[in-house]
Amino acid sequence: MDYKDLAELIFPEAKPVEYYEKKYPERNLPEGAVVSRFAPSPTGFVHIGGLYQALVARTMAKKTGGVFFLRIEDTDQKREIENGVTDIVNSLKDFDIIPDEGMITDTEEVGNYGPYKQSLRKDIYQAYAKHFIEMGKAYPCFCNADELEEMRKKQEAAGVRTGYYGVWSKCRNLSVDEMVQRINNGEKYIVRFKSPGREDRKIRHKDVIKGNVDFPENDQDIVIIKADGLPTYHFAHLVDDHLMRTTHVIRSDEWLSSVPLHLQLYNEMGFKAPKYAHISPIMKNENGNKRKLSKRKDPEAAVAYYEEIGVPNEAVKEYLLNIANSNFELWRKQNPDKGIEEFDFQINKMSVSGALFDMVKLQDIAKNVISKYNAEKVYNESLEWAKKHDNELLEILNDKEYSIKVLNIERGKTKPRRDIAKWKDVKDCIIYMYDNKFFSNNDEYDFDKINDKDEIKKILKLYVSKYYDEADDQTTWFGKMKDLAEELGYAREVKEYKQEPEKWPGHIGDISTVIRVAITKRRNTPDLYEIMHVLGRDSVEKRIELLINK
RNA sequence: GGCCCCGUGGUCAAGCGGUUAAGACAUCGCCCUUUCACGGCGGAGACAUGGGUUCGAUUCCCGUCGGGGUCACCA
Repeated sequence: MDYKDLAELIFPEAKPVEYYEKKYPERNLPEGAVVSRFAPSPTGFVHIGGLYQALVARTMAKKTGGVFFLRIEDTDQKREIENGVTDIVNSLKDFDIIPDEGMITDTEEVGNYGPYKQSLRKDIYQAYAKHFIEMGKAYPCFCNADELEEMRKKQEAAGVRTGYYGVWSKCRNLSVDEMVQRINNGEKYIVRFKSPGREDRKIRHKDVIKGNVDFPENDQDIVIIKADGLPTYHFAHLVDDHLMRTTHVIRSDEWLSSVPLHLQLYNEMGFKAPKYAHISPIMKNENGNKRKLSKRKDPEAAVAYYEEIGVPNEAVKEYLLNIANSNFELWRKQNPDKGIEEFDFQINKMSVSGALFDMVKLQDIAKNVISKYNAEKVYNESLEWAKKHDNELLEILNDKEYSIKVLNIERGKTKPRRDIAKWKDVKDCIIYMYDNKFFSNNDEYDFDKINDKDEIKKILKLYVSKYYDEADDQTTWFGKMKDLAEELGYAREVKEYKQEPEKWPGHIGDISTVIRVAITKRRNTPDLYEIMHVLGRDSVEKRIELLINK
């Protein structure tokens, strides 16, 4: 009996690896083309860090004329969730990250290098595992969980490294005959890689992002095929990224320490290893400590969260790009109207350490993004958001023509208004512009300096009776506000007032504040003149009279 | 604990042997013919630490401290 017989006994059905090598040939792509992928578990949940990786991978492939594909890593069947794949596909699509190949729903896929779902690739993994066994580089291991646990305890007690390696790898030195016999006896087993590594030797890995990293060689006989016949991540990565002809494995930082193992696996199988780019995670500050954004604790970890609060996807992408390549910000300033795909992204310029997630910065970027939209677009986006998340907003947006006028206040100019960071903010920004809401809400009038009721009434009465004329242009209107102030004994100019404050009870600004609050119930609003015009004469007069008669 | 990575203002970050140590967000003040926003000007605010190497270290080396990752039949 030799390894070939052993392999045959374990995987009698497996095809020769040559079959797969031929079926999935080298890709015919231009020099330097990057083949990258996003490879999540089918949980349906897309983490902001996952989106970040996908964005980088997609960008690199596009930029080099390569291929970006979506592979589903479902070898751990405990993680499976219904419609998980479709949810992931849709989340990515929201951000315009559309794979060239791979899964497009839970059951469908496109591309010639599939299946793109690992659970459907069992035969392929087994063929390569068989090949490994034939070469004497993998073997069946009969140790059960209890034995492994006991071994670990001994190792801990002895103060040595834990794991299945060297003298601790009991099954690696079993004779082929014994292995065959135990299998024939019906003993349970899994398949392990027979590592040729030695811990006292170093290897150097050149990471695309992290640069040179030195490690001890891997000497662990890791499991490659589990009891359920499916591969572990490490083995699936080896087989899949080889067969799918991946050139760049762009993945999360947490895999960095597996690189020695992965390189060894590629080497022993005789495959050319891909390039690795390990992306630092996006962190959060908690009590002065950094930690990864957590799916359970941090709502902002979920990509879906940004849709819920209505941050435009564009803004999220810009923020991420900004973290990835800090020169993006400068480029954006110089090229305010270009699409982000025109930015010359450099993967090797990515930061080596993890950035703290900054919601304030994200919102600043979102404000910029939204300030460039015209009123029509703001209207449409808000409407779409309101349909899903806010009935009251939906109700007020029902009057489209009027709403667009409202949203157009101080918009579309060279210095557009920049006050909306997310669609969730829209309602609060505009609701007072709607009479039915204005007259029914219970907001208090919060006057500022002038808060004497009689004085307020006096100001308002004089304004409507003598100065308010809807037909006035802005200059005339403003002139009249000054006249009003003067007639009431207030300073015409703020400057004048500041020079001799004791001379007047207040100034033009105080008067206009009264009118502003009367009309909007707010102290801070966009340009009052524009507001009054959008509101129209009837509404303005009604609002003022309401106070006069109070 | 072993192994690996990282450490420039509150945050994201340029700089990589000689710089007044950029810029953005946040913050504060002033100005911008009424508020807010926008815009302009200005302020405050940083090279974790101790040793080397060097004429000279934020930049190079070592230690310390701090932070992060990883050590599964999970990915």
